This record gives sequence, C-alpha cells and structure tokens, in this order.
Amino acid sequence: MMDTKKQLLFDRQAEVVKAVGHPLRIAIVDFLKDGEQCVCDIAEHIGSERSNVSRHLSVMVRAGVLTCRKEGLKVLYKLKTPCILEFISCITGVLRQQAKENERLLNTL
Amino acid sequence: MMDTKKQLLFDRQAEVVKAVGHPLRIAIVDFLKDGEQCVCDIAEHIGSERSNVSRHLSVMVRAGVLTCRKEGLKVLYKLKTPCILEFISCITGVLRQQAKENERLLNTL
DNA sequence: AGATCACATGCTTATATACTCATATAGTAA
DNA sequence: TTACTATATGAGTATATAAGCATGTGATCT
Repeated sequence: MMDTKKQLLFDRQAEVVKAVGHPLRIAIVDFLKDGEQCVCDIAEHIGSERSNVSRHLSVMVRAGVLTCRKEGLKVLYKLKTPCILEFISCITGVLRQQAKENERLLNTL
Repeated sequence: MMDTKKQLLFDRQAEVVKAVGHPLRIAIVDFLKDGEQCVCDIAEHIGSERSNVSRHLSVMVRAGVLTCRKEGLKVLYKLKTPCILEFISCITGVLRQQAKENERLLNTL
C-alpha cells in the first residue's frame, strides 16, 4: 500500500492539475502564453463574465499556476512557469494520438 | 474573441486534464509507470474499493490516458503514452517552485 | 451444469464546482 | 469630496463528480 507521504504529494499534484482542467482556464493559459493580461482583457478574449474569470484566475493563483500584480486599477495575471505550456502541448499529443487511432479505425471499415 | 475551433480544442484538452486531476487517478498513473496492472492490484495498492477504482480507470480510458486489455478474468490497464508521466513531473516542478518561495518567505521573517 | 472470481455499472447520497447577479473594495480622476 | 472603473467576493442555484453498496456480466474451473 502507498504511504501517507505519497498520498499528500498526489493530493497537491491533483490540485494543480485540477486548476488547469477546465476549458476556460485552458483558454486563459493559452491567452497568457504571450505575456501578462488584465482581467478585463482576459474576460473579453474568452467571452465570459469578469466575475467568473476573476474566480477562475484565483483558482489558478492558489494552485501556483499563475501570479498577479496590481498596476493602477488593473490586476495583471501571468503564467508562473512556462512548464504549464509544455504540459498543455503534452495533452495535445494525447489528442493527436487519439485522432490517429480513430482514422486508422475508420480505414478498416 | 476566440473562435469556435479553438474552443472545441480547449474542451477536449480540459477533458484529458480533468481525467488526471484527482488524487487517486494520479496515484494510479504513478503506479502504472512501471507497467500494466489489473484492477484488483491497483485497488489494493491505492487502498480504495474496486468499483471505485474501476470507474476512475474508465474515466481515464475514455479520455485517452490509459488503455486496457483482457487477460483471462483480469483486465490489465496501462498508460497509453509516457507523455502523461512528463506531464506529472512538470506539475511536480510547479510544486517545487512553490516550496522554494515559501521557504524564501519564511526566511524574511 | 453450478460455483467462483474479476470487473463493470445502476442507484443513491454527499460534496464540489461553475455560473450569475448583486454588492463590496480599492485605485483613479475630476 | 464625489463619480467612475477594475476587480473580488457573498449568496443562491444548477450541475458535475465521487464514493459506497448492490447487482449484473462474462471468463474460468470443477
């Protein structure tokens, strides 16, 4: 059986993963790949309410995926580590492989 | 504003990420890094009910993270792509960075 | 055939999450 | 000061997810 130390690690890892596991949050991460953005611009880009976006952002900050800083009235959010981008491109790899398999499956018909 | 094509991609990516965003599922992925395992052994290793583990496994299969094959009475599950492991080590990087920051913060007291 | 084992799944309940709207906070500018 | 703007958050509702238990399915063995 697993030890408690490992379980705690898995809990923390799951928190980070969950923080990215939402379409809007992935869209936000994708939008932030080119640099920091304020809530209002993020909200406009992904097409969702500011209050909702603000909450999604705070989830990711809490998980350690994003950081933010105030600048005047605005709060600018950015990726804390480029690692998250690799993470997402890895996911794209999974999807690519699935697509290939589906194609192969269709070709056997 | 984002286009529909991108939104669909983000939806699919989020599905994959969500499929890994649970402590038990991360524990399963970690356990499977050394090769395929049956439901009963996975359940015993992570210390959870078989029915529950079975459901977690099917979530990951549906998302394209795992594959399975029958062998006699057992069903053996394995990682579909090693990419998922990199994915998790990337998450560990996020955690490591957080730990470092906390330490730095404590040192300023 | 019947008994047994491994796994999957339907059903229920508890909990977590996402979203919207209204309100609060804090910075800016007149 | 007041008015305005950007963001955060409380409350309520809707929906999704996890877990346990009971039952069903399908393979193996006697």
